[in-house]
Amino acid sequence: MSEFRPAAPAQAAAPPYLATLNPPQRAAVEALDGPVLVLAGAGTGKTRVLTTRLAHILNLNKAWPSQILAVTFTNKAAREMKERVAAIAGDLTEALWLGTFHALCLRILRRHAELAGLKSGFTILDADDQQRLLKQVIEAAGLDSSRWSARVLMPAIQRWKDRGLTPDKVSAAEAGEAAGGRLIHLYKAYQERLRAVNAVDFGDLLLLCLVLFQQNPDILVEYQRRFRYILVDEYQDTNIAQYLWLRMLAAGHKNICCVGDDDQSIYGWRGAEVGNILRFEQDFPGAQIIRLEQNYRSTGPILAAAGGIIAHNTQRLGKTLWTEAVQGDPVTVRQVWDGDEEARIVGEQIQSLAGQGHKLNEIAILVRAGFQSRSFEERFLTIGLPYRVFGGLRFYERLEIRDAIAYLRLAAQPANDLAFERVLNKPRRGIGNATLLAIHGAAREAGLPLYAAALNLSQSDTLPARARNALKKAMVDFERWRALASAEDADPVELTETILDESGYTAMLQADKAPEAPGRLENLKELTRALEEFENLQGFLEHISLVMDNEVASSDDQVTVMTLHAAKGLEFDTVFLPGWEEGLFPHQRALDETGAAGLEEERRLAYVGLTRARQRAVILCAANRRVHGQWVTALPSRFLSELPEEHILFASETGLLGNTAGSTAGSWRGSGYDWGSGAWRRPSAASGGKVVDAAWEVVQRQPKTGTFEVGERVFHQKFGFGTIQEIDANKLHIHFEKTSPKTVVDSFVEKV
DNA sequence: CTGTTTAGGCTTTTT
DNA sequence: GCCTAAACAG
Repeated sequence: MSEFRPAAPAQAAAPPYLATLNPPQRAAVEALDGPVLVLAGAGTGKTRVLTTRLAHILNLNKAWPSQILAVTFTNKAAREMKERVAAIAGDLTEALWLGTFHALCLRILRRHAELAGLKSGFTILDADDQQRLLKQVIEAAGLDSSRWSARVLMPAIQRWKDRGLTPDKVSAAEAGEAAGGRLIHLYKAYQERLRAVNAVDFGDLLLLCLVLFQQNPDILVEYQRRFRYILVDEYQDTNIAQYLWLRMLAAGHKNICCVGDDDQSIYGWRGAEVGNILRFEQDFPGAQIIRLEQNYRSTGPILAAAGGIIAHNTQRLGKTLWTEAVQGDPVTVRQVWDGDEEARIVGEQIQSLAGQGHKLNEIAILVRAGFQSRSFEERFLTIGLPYRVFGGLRFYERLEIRDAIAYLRLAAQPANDLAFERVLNKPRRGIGNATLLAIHGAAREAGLPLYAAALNLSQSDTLPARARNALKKAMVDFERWRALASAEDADPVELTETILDESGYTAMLQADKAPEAPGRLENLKELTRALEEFENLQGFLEHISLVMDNEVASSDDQVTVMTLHAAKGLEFDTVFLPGWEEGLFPHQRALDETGAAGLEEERRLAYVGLTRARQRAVILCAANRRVHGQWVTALPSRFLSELPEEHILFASETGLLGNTAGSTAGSWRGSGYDWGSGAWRRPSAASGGKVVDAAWEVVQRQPKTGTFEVGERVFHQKFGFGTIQEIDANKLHIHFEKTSPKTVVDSFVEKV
């Protein structure tokens, strides 16, 4: 590492990129020395500050790019930052240590693999592999894997890792409690198993890096000297291990700048520790705290609503967002009868907005839980509204993609036991459990990976003839692909196509009559397309183990449906927030499992949701909802009562609330709902008192009754679009487009 | 070794 | 109510 020498004294004129910043933003960019915490509220230009700060350091020649560490949580954020810094500071960015915590730790671990107890070329397991491995460990320990499921135990182990705890560091008291003392042994065995297959999981990337630093002070010092400036994005989402890692690295120059928003910490359940940001001043003595409070995104009423809710939290540093765009429509709160009606009303409002020229791309529905998106999907399908649902399986998590990758992994790394097990009998080759067990036995005995053991077995006569032949045939194929993969000029695309073809995997899908089979084939084609961008197989495999993102850039104009968690960092003109009911939001499990802290996190989630909206926010709550197949009466969310009334417009479907009020009167007060009269209180005349903005008038579909004709296209609220087949007085026989033909009374049908 | 039945479970998921 | 994963029968 070459010692850095400052260039000539900085010139007097401020660079142009500083001039466009507001005073706190500029302060955050220019406070280069010592620890700095930038508390950046939603929509206050956080990313701008981060990237400008980075560019500023480079511009002032304060450090070489290779002496700057910039950490993000997602690959997307890392990519964006890189692009934006490059736009200001040019192509100096290549040498930056800019990436996710995991990618940076991996980079360090690859350099010092041996010291970290790993062999070079170690692999990274994804969530699914982790669980399979733990399951094996549980069974190997003689435990019943249905009673002690990997699904339940894996997160608990992960939480230990998130706290930087190796098995020997877990306190005796805690170890004794978890799963009746069993978990700590499983954790230990799991770690041993990982090392045995030369693999790490995501948590290990940080944990092993921490241990590396702790056990090798000389290496730590090398990195401390190297990183003159450290920048951290989304600091409120760091876990303990990440905090310890940062603290160690920053101990040298102490120039650490963390940007975050305690009010947007919504990943506590995954090990993120709000305490990290709350404690910043104690952790980094002499720290400056800079607040960014001017919001450039949302209208006054939206900020007031979000601020009103978040003010109910006690564990926060405190910020008050303000905006110059004070004027705006009030935030609407609307109670509906049930989930179907909720979807119907949102659909109508979206159509109304679209009719006024609003882009569907600028409209989002943000749900608390994935299952909620279903009713919206069904409704939008019925009325023919273009939408896309985010979430669900990501590309690299799809079954067929994981299978294909396992084949590729196996070709590149024959010692990869997990990949071997995954594809050994897929497609079916007549190698069943009995044969697999024999391979396991042989591997254990000889101390070999499964692949090598299987190769030996296939050449010996220990197996029954049928199994031996099946295995022999498979191994011949595997060996051939392996040779192909290790060839100097191996083309990854060609290799993939060869394997998928020769293994019979493609044929298996082609023969599959399941409705999703064609889609799977299409996904495999997509995989080969993705492969084209890589020079070699190694590079591709390395890439996918860390980059699991699922960016589907669509140019179509579509409404977005996603979870509140997935929406963090995004913004839309219009945001619909359905399902604000006790038990769903705040979610019952959050309350049950983490009590007051859980409630505060749910509240932050509400804050995140509202602050996604630029112009309009509509909150909905249903009086009845089906939960696990059963109808339950739902109470309006307590968050509704925390909204500042003067900025809110309450509306309810007439008469609906009377039905639920009796059982719940008095339990929920202070909101716009008047339990006595069973009606929502009209907003005070001062503000939202006037009638809803025209944009918000729900389109009342006037049933145009009377003269229907056979062959006419009509719309039915429940069944969607259809064509009249026959008219029988006031009864119409209709062929519906999305459902079976039905006979309905004409007053339920509208002309289109 | 495979296809079918049944029991459990069910919030969020950047890497 | 619906999906997944393990148990079971063929």
